[in-house]
Amino acid sequence: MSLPNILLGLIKEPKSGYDIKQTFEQVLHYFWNSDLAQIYPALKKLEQDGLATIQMAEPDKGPAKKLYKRTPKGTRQLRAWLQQGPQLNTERLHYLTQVFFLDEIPPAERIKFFTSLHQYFKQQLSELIEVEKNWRSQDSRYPDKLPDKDQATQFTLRLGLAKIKAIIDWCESCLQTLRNKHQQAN
Amino acid sequence: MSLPNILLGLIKEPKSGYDIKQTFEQVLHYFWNSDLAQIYPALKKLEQDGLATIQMAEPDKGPAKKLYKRTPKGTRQLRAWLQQGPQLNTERLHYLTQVFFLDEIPPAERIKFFTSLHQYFKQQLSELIEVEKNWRSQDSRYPDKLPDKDQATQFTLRLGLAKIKAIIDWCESCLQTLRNKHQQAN
DNA sequence: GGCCCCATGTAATGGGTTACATGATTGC
DNA sequence: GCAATCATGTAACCCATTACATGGGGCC
Repeated sequence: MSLPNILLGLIKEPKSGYDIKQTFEQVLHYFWNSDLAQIYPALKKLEQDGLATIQMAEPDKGPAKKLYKRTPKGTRQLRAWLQQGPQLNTERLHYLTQVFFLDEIPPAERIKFFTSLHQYFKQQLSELIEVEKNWRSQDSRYPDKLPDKDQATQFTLRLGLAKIKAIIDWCESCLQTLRNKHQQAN
Repeated sequence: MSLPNILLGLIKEPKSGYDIKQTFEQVLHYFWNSDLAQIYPALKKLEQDGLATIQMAEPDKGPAKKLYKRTPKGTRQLRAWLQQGPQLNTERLHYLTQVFFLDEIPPAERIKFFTSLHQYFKQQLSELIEVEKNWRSQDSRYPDKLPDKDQATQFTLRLGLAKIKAIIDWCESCLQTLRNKHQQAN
């Protein structure tokens, strides 16, 4: 039930399906992603339900675009979603289920597994740190005096940073535990 | 692709679909859940693919049970899944997408939203702390000298605790920011 | 008698991914 | 000429949720 509401959130200003996909990849991809094959039909349905209107645009370069914009009814629907409180679905952490069965492979492989996890999240962290650095240098209001929309975005960034840091610490502590045991065995 | 492998992991010792559902709810539910309607067909398929065998059990009380146990081929498949490295799918955090659009509702409602989040994760944390406390008091080997299987389980518990603590801190810092702004406006 | 727990399943629906199909423009 | 990017879509498939269906046993 989230995708239609996310789309409504994004089309406060007119946007095409392609534009929306860009936004997913550049901004939201740490906690959400959707493919074009899912976005196009979902936008069509919003229009059919009277939650969005279409406006054609013929840019100087490139093919024609369908720009979707939310209607007042769409805005009401978006607010209702937010006002009904946080949607707390059980997350599916594939890699954690793997950790749960990690005793099924030899100790050296377990270390490899955690090293790989560690690398991945280190990379994610450095990306987020970069995002924050740029934002800070480009907007003097960062972090305490941002306008509401930016503040909401910043909240998501703050959680991303905190969670990834926690995961990295966890990787390191697990690696330490695994290495201690591995050496004792030799 | 994870569910079949998770089931293989769980049926090292013979288990019924119903038993597995219990395990999900009691142990794995912080990072995975599956319904019986998904488990039964998935187990059937494992048997058809030669990854598990069925053995009937007629307990003294209650109806007959189908006990599934993994075959050597099943074990190989499980190990292959673990050895191919961590499966890092983009998580879908519904509540974070809501935070991203939180400026669409009035400040008082935003505070309500975060308060509700805060409560939920406080509850989750106290459950996990309880789990850890019981484990510590019932096994003198906790936390450093656990056998491999328990160590793997403990790794997942450690991440759960660390992540939930990070989320709670984040909730509190966002609430602080929101309250400051809210008061200035009055 | 009614409710909850044990135990197994199917059917319908919804959400998400991958593959396929089309066509214009930009840059090398 | 070829690859990449812009732009829109459909079809097939897989995964997950909800609803439906059945039946025995224990407890109040």
